[in-house]
Amino acid sequence: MAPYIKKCSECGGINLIMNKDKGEVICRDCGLVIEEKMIDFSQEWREFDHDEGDKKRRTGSPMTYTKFDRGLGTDVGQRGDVYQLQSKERNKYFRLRKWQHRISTAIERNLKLALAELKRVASYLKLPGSVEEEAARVYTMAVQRGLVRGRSMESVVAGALYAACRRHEIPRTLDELSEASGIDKKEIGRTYRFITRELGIRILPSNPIDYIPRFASALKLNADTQTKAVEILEKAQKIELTSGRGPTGIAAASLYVAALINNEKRTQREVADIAGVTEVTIRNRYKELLRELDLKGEIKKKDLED
DNA sequence: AAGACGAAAGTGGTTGA
DNA sequence: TCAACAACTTTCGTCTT
Repeated sequence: MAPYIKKCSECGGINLIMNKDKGEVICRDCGLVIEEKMIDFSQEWREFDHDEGDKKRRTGSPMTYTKFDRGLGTDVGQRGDVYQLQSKERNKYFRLRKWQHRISTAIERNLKLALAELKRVASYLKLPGSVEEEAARVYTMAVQRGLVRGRSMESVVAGALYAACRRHEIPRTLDELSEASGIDKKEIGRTYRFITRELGIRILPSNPIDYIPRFASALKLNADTQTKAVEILEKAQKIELTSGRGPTGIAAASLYVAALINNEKRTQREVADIAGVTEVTIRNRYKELLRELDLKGEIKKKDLED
């Protein structure tokens, strides 16, 4: 694979780090999240000589859950070949095609629609292909188990995507999913919990640190601040300050503190809006952080330097 | 005037009897 | 199934810059 060389659009730095798992490319100098999409890690198709060809060649396109038949479908006589046949034979083909259309079961048709919707939402949120794939897998399983009955297709799609994001440790908030899919936040949460329970999908509680790069970038905070925020978070986690609290609130508070320490002050309102929590929550978390981690000194120190 | 702070009441979800 | 409970939100008044 060619080395990844690109300049940061914000500061022109070339010190970029790529996080494949999260599908993010981050500028080390200014903290900007430059790309939030993933490279296609599917197959290597090229062959350079006969031996390699034998080793690499496989049949068909990669199997994928993002196509309703996992990319393995066969269609009857789609091509022009049909027209070379005698009229009798031709009719036979037309009938076959008609039947094929008819026997696409309700499940398949539902899947087709749902996966189109899934693709739409995933691309709106700029989610990497791996997450989309995972979500499609979850959705397919849900359909097979009849879990969609009584729920709207869209909400199950959103729930599946939410679960997939969590599993890949690139959490999106329920608010973001809600905005992208047009489904009520509560509804997504409900179906999410329902399908993960029914399918026995184990989801680790989301880690506040996973939110930091995105929030920091949205707030245009530099990399130092971002690093500082992660540092604070790690300390906070050591003394169990984070358990039981909403991860977004904690992430937001540590970013707020980190920004204060680095003289990059953002208002509580700004941070709160990005993180999708209220100022009050930030204040509460922030107070706890100051009390438990004696960061007061650090803030004071910075103030004195001015 | 805007931002930060804190109190009080309300909401939705979890838990344990 | 219901009540207690913790986390979070909304709202609003007060203080600070």
